[in-house]
Amino acid sequence: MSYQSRKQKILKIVEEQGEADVKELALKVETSEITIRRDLAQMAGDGLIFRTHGGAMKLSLANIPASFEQKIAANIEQKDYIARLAAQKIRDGDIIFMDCGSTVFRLCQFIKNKRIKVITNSLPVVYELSNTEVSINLIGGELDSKRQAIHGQIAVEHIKRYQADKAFVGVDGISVENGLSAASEKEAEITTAMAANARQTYLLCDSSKLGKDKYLKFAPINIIQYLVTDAPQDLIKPFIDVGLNVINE
Amino acid sequence: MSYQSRKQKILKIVEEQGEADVKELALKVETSEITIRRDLAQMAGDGLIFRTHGGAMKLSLANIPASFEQKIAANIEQKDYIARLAAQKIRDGDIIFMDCGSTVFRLCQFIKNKRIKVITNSLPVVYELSNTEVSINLIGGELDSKRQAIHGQIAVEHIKRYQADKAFVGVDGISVENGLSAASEKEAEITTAMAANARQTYLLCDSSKLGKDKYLKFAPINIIQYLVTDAPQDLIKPFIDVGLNVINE
DNA sequence: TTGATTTTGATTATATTTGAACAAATATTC
DNA sequence: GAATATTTGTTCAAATATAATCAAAATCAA
Repeated sequence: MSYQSRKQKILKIVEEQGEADVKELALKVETSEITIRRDLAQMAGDGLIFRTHGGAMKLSLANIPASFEQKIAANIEQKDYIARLAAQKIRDGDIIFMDCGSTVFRLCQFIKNKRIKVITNSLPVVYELSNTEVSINLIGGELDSKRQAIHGQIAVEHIKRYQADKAFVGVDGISVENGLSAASEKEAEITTAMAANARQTYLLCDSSKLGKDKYLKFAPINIIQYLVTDAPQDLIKPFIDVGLNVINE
Repeated sequence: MSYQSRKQKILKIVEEQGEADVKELALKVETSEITIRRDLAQMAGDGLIFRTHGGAMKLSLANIPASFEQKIAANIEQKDYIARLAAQKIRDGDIIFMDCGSTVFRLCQFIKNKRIKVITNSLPVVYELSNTEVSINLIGGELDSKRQAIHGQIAVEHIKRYQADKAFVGVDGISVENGLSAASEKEAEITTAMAANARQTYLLCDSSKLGKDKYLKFAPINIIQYLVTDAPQDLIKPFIDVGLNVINE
């Protein structure tokens, strides 16, 4: 059987069953498990299927919440490390923006007892902070249910009505050459608006995103003032050189 | 089964039942309790569910304060009866306002599969309708954590930007003599704004509130066009006499 | 055919996931 | 409020999946 038709067969099985594991596929397609893994890796790379531990899933079944994918991609300890650093910069009385990034979300646990006002477009953040000391202002507009966040023009206008002390935001990529980049225009809009309306903007960014560019380059690096990260010295040097304040310990 | 699909299964069970304990989940998903706990911990970390002692809850239920929960639980049959009547008036394509009343909340279950846009200031409504066919516009502004709703000037201005087909609202009292009354100015503001910006306003009101006045009389009866209620004929007669359309069957 | 390239399979090492046991924390009962 | 039962967190070991490396087989071009 040719290489291509095997892939098609695999795809068909996954589509029909919704889910299949490597062993099962190896048996049905009559090849070795290692070959199945290689095929699955390629197909996942092409965005045809969703790779799971031990097998693969149909995309339509896998796509439920965005936070799921974020979770898989990145690692909790790094995020908590970064979030803790960022939380140290928050003072009682502050008014802060928080966007819908997964690292930003981790901030919640560290600020529950602070007397601050949080302006956010993220429902998980709202949820996590309600019934705490924190006073919440929710940004209005269209709900993106995958991201569990509010986006769009109305949201941006809402943000513009406020002037905050600090903004805490995430991105999908940052590099000295191309500045901030995102995988979605919706998120880029919100990030830009928050940065513009805060006196200081803190970018929470784990080492995997430093020096990377995503498809949408949306802002120069100087719209933020602080980079909070877990990255080692050599990775952050270029950012310090262009005048960014880097917080990594 | 991969751990990804297991998590989805768990999420689905929790979403459907509102609540589930570890033992039950372990049984249904056919895995050990420790694994369920680990999954729940991760999912709670991602803000997908609310972790309780011994199990997990749906987000929409978790943050609802006891007072609101009691309201929802009180007179359930009447509220569902009214909500069902109201739901029958909603057509695919409608843009509707929903306020944060407990009867209005019961509307959610009947409209999950309709292709409509809901503009609301109620977080329980948002949680209940996210990941359904309904498209959601969340009203922005200050969060009142007791009511789990957005109130205030900014919220009112948000409402004014939209023109809806129908508004579904609740009140604390209604009488022919004194019109609509509420126990809180915050709610009154929102109700008034929604009514003003909808072509038709439906007041969802169980029989206990008919003919009653609460401390704040905030609007004349004619800002609404329809009264949806479970009250018997003799109670509703006065309202029909002043020109209100009454729906009670 | 011969040699180069690609694809596949086997083996080993690494990482991840899972479950068990037990101590600590938290509810529940009286 | 003390005693009891549950639930949870932690640590460790076993099972399982993946990644990396290299050699064998198949394919292709001349």
